[in-house]
Amino acid sequence: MNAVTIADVAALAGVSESTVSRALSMSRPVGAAVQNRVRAAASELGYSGNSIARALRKQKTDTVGMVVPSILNPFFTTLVDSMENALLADGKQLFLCDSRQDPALEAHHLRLLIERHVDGIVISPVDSTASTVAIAAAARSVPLVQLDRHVDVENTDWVGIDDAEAMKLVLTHLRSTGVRSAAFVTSQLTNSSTEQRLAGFRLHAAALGIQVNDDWVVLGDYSVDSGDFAAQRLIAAPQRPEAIVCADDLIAFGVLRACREAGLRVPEDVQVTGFDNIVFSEHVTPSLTSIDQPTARMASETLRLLALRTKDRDSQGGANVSLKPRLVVRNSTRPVQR
Amino acid sequence: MNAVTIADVAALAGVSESTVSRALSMSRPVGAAVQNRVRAAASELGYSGNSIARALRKQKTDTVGMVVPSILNPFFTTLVDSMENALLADGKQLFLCDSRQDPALEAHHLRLLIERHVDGIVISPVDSTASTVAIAAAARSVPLVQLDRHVDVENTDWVGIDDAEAMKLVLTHLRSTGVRSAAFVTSQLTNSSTEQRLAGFRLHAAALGIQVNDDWVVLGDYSVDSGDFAAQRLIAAPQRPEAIVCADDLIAFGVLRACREAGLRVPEDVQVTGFDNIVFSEHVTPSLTSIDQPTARMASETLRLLALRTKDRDSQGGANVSLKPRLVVRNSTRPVQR
DNA sequence: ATGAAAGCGCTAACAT
DNA sequence: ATGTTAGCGCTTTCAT
Repeated sequence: MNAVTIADVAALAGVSESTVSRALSMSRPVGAAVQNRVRAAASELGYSGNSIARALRKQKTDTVGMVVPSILNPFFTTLVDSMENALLADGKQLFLCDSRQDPALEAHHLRLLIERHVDGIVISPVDSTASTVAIAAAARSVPLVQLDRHVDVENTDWVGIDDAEAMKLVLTHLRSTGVRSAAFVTSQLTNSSTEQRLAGFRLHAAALGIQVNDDWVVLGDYSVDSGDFAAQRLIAAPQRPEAIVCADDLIAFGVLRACREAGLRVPEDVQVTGFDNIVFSEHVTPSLTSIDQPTARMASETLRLLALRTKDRDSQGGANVSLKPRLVVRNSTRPVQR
Repeated sequence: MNAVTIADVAALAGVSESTVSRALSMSRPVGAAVQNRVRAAASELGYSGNSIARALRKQKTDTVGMVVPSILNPFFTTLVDSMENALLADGKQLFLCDSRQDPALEAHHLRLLIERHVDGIVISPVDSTASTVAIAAAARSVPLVQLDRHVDVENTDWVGIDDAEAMKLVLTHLRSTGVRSAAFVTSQLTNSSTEQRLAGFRLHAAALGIQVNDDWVVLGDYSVDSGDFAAQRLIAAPQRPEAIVCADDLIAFGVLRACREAGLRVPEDVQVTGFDNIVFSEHVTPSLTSIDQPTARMASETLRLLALRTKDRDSQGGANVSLKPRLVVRNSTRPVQR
């Protein structure tokens, strides 16, 4: 067991506890000789500090809580990875919480994080409405920034991409390949990203003169099977869209599968696009045209905002950092016409 | 800000701090009337406790640290998910650390976790040799169990699957489809799982009379591209194995891609198997025959061992919990011959 | 059943 | 530059 405390080090080095604290944290100048003796004593005893005691005293834990709808979704995995990496540089550590698409569990996690006195919370809310109360409550106790998805709550910042702009990139690309009609497959409209992607799709399809039939917007969930199912319906219908635009890559994978099984060639017979550019999108066949989210940048912006809020707890009003998405063209869409 | 302390609640309820503590934690009987007054006062003030102070006093943080080689690998994502879920039931929270395949970073994370006084550490070591020192040091301060991969260190438990048994399942299945020769594509032999899978492959191939040429064991890394590259070599060689057995699903995806591009049909021309049964293995084409690891069970066993060690810190010698793997047969292998 | 007091390990005022 | 003291918020003896 590691029962070595600062008192042990102080005793061995023949100085006071404060001096040990100062020498080790370099929070104040300490005599060179003493410095060395303390260092030696600490390493001899294998002293490693106690962040719990330090946290209690300094009212700062050097931890951040992150709450995501599902770590199993590769997009959120990437986001978690980026956050963990960004935190590393700050010497902070990450409490990972998975809300499993459940607003009640999400609220529970938020409560626990508050009790743990994390220095900040990063959350991608499960539901536009059901998540608001718990998030508002949490934001009252600690700096909180919403990442990717967000709900309408005062006193929180948001970091994400411009979803409408992303749909514009997708549709402009499709239009340039000659597409005149397109369907949209997405999840239920229970969160902000989903809503804005659909709105963006509608807006830019209209602007570009791309036809969208009423029953060409299909709502399921963010999963391969859901995309497969939706595509089967679209394929079976009397008129088929020239392109199927998907709200995330998982859905797109399902669409690709349905097309393959229906004997439709992608992109010759129908073009398909995804969203998020998860790792596998370059490994499926055909490789998937998708929207890349700058997750590393998103993570660093998130930490920047968290730090800002920590410094100035009373700064009102949320900052919204909307980053530019990037279109990654692969083989599920046709070459641009000239 | 949440500056409500137990003293505030005590004052409002007109009792001592001790009584509030007892009433709220029910650690000792408390008069019914007092109980109610305390409850009321606490909720009126929005008191939510301070786990830092509690941890300092109780010498117990209700946190567990988990260190994985890469959260971006879907298998470890699943493992993290299972752990987070199992922890939830115990009211504990998870510090997630990604060692990014780097033993030095892994050691750094372990040090931080020790300082944080986590109640236990769960780790999948990066490297058979380079990881040992840091793990041994950590295991001296806190209960530690190795999950999936492991290194040879005293005083640690291990939970994983029987890798050799898994290879037996794979090869027995392949043999029953008529396979007479097989290659093995894996990563460099820098960790226990990888070593044991190869050993199991060799052992059972020999036992079943499956031919394995010297240059049919290819060492790369756990990635799609590495599998692709290895398969290209195998395909180009004068004699081609009837089956390509892969040490994980990512490698297998790469092998499938290489086969497709070489015009080889799977499973007609060559059979392919994966390992880990990650979610995508059922969504690729052809769907992948793989080995399923019981991650939920692995997580609960891990927590059980951690709890055991916590109770009895001096229990020597490691427990090894080796769970049975399960073969999931899909379309990348042929039907069994009769 | 309740209260008073001590103390977990650390850092920051306040001395000197 | 170093030591002394107090106290972060809580739980737990030890009293009563």
